[in-house]
Amino acid sequence: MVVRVRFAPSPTGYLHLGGARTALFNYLFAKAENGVFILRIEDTDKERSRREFEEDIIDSLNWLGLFWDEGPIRQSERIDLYEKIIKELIDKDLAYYCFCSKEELELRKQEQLTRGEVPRYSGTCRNLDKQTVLKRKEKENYVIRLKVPEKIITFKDFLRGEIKFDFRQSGDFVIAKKEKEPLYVLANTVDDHYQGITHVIRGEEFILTTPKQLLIYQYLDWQPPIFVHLPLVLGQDRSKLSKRHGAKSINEYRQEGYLPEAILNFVALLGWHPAGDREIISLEEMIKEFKLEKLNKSPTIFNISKLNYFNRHYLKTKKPEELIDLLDFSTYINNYSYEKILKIIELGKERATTLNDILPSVEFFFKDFDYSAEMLIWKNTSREKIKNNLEEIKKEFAKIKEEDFRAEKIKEILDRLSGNNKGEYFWPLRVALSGKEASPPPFDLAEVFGKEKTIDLINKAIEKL
RNA sequence: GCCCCUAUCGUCUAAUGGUUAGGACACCAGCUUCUCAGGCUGGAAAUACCGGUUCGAAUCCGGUUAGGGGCGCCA
Repeated sequence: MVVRVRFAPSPTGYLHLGGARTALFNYLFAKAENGVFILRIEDTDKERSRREFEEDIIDSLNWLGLFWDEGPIRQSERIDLYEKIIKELIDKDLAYYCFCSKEELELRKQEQLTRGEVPRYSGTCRNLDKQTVLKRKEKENYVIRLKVPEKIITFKDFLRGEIKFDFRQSGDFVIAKKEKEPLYVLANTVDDHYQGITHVIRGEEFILTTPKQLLIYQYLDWQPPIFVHLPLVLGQDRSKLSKRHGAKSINEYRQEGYLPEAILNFVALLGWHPAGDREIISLEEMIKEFKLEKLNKSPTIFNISKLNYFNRHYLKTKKPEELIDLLDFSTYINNYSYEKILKIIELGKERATTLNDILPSVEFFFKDFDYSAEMLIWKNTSREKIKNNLEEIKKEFAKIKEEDFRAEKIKEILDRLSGNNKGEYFWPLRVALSGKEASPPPFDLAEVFGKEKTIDLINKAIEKL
């Protein structure tokens, strides 16, 4: 049997790290088993669903490279199917119309709570006769509830084994607001069945809705899929990652300069681990190694510093040619050649955590800068000495032919000039060329600036002293 | 309150009855070095607790505790 899995987000919020991880594990399992990965948009909640969120989810998935084989399938376009099933359930007397008002229900719930009982639907409308139902349907508001047996059922979760659930805890639950307004528990089940889903891989928050869905499978005489409940991803506050707790969207990470490889690698390690001690792993390698059995079952707290580490790593492996299109040069007007820009990116990326760090770290190439004379002084060296050294450097640079003005050559000269007192030469030159105390090596800066501009900047420094 | 799930360094995890309990991030120190970053070397750091099973338990069982999730006409 071919494996068919789905990622089924509801477009009521942006895709965040937790969602991306669920999508990734579904994707990996599908690819590892030569199966089919389906994207389903669960937009049955008309009030909360927004097209903007759907677009964000689709965008983010594409950006991450988690491509689906079928879909996106929108539940809002399959209402007729759910309606058919709802009616079938009612016809078979497995579901019924309920006319109890929300206020009434809330009141009863509070009563039960104060008595220390489990809040559950009491079954007021369970046995209304057909005539009454027809009459009340005309003018009263209603929902549709599934009849629940008074028994304990056990089901098997792939990772956790047997899980017990007592239906006496739940009471008859609502499966649809109206015939054309199904709820998650119904629409999700129907789709999983009709789309031939073999494995439901979803977050742990759904663990207790599984028995309810299993009941629907039973009533309809359908074969249920295998359920795999992933441990939750928790934020720093140890609660479930969600929009409310300020969980960042994948898109925000993207805007902050994170790479998809880094996010994927990071998120994969939240509850899963490849064989051996290695942790740097590409999507292709993950597919080769992915085993459902290797999934963890304990919740995981996500930590930004490891994401940063992965991002730094993947940034380093990228060539400047690949990076150039990912950078925003709009505020960095320049006249540099393509080759020089590549060199600038090369220098910037070594010190960057995200894409957004690259250009600001080398902004002196693009903007006029200033600094104090004191900054030019290396430790206890005298002003005179520094000034003299810069003059020396200038003199040597002047001798070099424009086309030989390369980092290696420049470094050679600086090494020769400075001998054992590197700081007395390298330091003031770096400050002269960058205006900063921390920067890439001065010989690299000089090469990018070119002979003329470099000498220009040295003169400016000498004037300060 | 009730139900469910989970429990190895601060964090992510490895070890599926026998290891000096391993790795990664973060942290600390040293080296490299003109600065920063990086790299290299080293360090500190964990089996929640109590019982039981067993020659032997992080691992199996029970309890306690802690954390999380659910108890929607949300998903």
